[in-house]
Amino acid sequence: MEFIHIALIEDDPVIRESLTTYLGAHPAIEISVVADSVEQFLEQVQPASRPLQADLLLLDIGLPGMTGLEGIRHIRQKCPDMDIVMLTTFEDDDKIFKALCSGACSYITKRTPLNTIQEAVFTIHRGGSYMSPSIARKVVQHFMPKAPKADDVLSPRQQQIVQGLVDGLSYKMIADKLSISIDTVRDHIKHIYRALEVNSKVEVIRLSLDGKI
Amino acid sequence: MEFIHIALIEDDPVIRESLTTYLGAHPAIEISVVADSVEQFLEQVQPASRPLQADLLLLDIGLPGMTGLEGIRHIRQKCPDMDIVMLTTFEDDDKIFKALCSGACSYITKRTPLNTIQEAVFTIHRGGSYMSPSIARKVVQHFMPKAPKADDVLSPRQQQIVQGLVDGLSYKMIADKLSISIDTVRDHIKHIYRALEVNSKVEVIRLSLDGKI
DNA sequence: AACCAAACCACATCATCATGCGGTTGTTTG
DNA sequence: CAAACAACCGCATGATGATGTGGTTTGGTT
Repeated sequence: MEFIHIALIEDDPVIRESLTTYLGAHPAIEISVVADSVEQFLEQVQPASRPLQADLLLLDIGLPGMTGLEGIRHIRQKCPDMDIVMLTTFEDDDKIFKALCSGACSYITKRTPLNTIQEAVFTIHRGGSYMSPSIARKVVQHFMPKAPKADDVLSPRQQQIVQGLVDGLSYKMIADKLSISIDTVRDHIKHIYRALEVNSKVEVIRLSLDGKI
Repeated sequence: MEFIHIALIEDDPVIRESLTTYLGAHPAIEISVVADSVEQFLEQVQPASRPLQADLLLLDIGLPGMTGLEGIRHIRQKCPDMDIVMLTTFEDDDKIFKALCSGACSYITKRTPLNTIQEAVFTIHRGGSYMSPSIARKVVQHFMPKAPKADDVLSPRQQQIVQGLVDGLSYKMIADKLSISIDTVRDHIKHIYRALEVNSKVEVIRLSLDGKI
C-alpha cells in the first residue's frame, strides 16, 4: 500500500497539531511537509532534491505573510501535480471563487469534523473532489440562471441551429447534420437573428456562450 | 419533527422501487410524489391544490419523452423553491453543466450507495449541496486556469486584432479602429490563425472567451 | 552588415454569410 | 374554418471572410 503524502500549511499551532496527529495516525497517510506560511513551504520544497514531496496540500487562507489565496499560484507553479485543498473558516464567495480559479481542487470549512476531512483526503486522492455542502451550494449557485434568460424566444429547432453555430459549424455542415437544406438553415438563422435582435453569427455565439440563451 | 418531502422522477422501476423503499423507510422522510416522466410529474403537481408537494426532487436524466435536462426548466417554473437533485449515470461535462445552469442544485451518480444518497438528502435539505466526488472534480476544473494558456504566441498587436473580433467587429471596423488598412487586418488574422492553429473567426473568439488566450 | 520578425499595404479568388423575396406543408388555436 | 406559426425549400445579390502571392519599412539580433 502506497502512502498518501500530505503537506499542510497552517499557522495556528492548535489546528496544525490536531490535523497532523489525527491524519498522521492513519496507516495510509503520511504527513510529509508541515509549514506555517506559504513562504516557508516554498523554501522546504525549494531544494527539489526530491521531485515532489506531497500528493495533496491542505492550505489555510488566513496566513501570516503571503495569504493562502495568493500562495496557490506560486505553489502550483512549483508543484503542478499536487492537489490543493483549501481548509479554512472563510466562506465568502469571493475567497471561494478566487481559490478555485487559482487552481484549488477542493474547499473545506474548518467546522468539518476530522474524520470527514480524512475521508475527503482519500476521496481527493482517488481523483475526486470534496466540497463542504455550504460551499458546494455557493458554487452551484454560480451556474444558476442569474439573469432570467431569454429562453422561450427560440423554438427547439432554432436552438439546435444555434448549437450548430456555437460548435463552429458552417451552414452547410449544420444542414447536413440536421438533414435539411442549407436554405432552410439560412431561413432559421434569419428568424433567430430577428428573435435575438442581432445580425451576425458571432453575436449569437456570444449570447449562447454567455448563457443568455 | 417536520417531514422532508421528496419527489422522484425515474423511469427504471427497479431503481425507483429501491429509492422509495430505502428513503421512505427513514422516519424523517416522506416520498410524496413519484413519476416516471417529467410530463407525468408536471401533471401531478398541476392541480396546485396544495402549493408545493415536495422540498426536493430526485431527477433522472435518461427519461422517456422530455429528458430530465430539458425538464428542469419546466419544473422550476412550476416549483421554484424545490431543490432539484440530478441522480443519473451520466457524467459527461456537457450534461453536468447543462443541469447546473438550468438550476439543479446537486448532481449525484447512481453508483452512489443508498445511505450516501440519504445523507445527501439531509445535507441538501439543510441548505447545502452534495456533489459526487467525480462530478465535483469536473466542476472545479471548470474554474481552473484551463490550459497553461498560449499567451505569448500572440504579439500585442495581434491581441488587439483578436479583441476586435471578440467584440464582434468586422475587418473593416477593426481597420478603422486601429487606423490601418483592411488588408493589414487580413494579414494579421492570417498570422493569428497560423499561430493558434485555427481557421475561422469563431474559433478564435471561442478560444479567447474560454480564456485560452 | 546581414538577418529576421512585426507591422504595414495591395490585389486576387473562392467560400461563406446576411438578407431580401417568394412558396409549400402541417399543427395549433381562436 | 381561417389565421398564425413553425419548419421546410429555392433563388438571388451584395457583403464579409479565408487564403494565397507579392511587396515596403522599421527595429532589434547576431
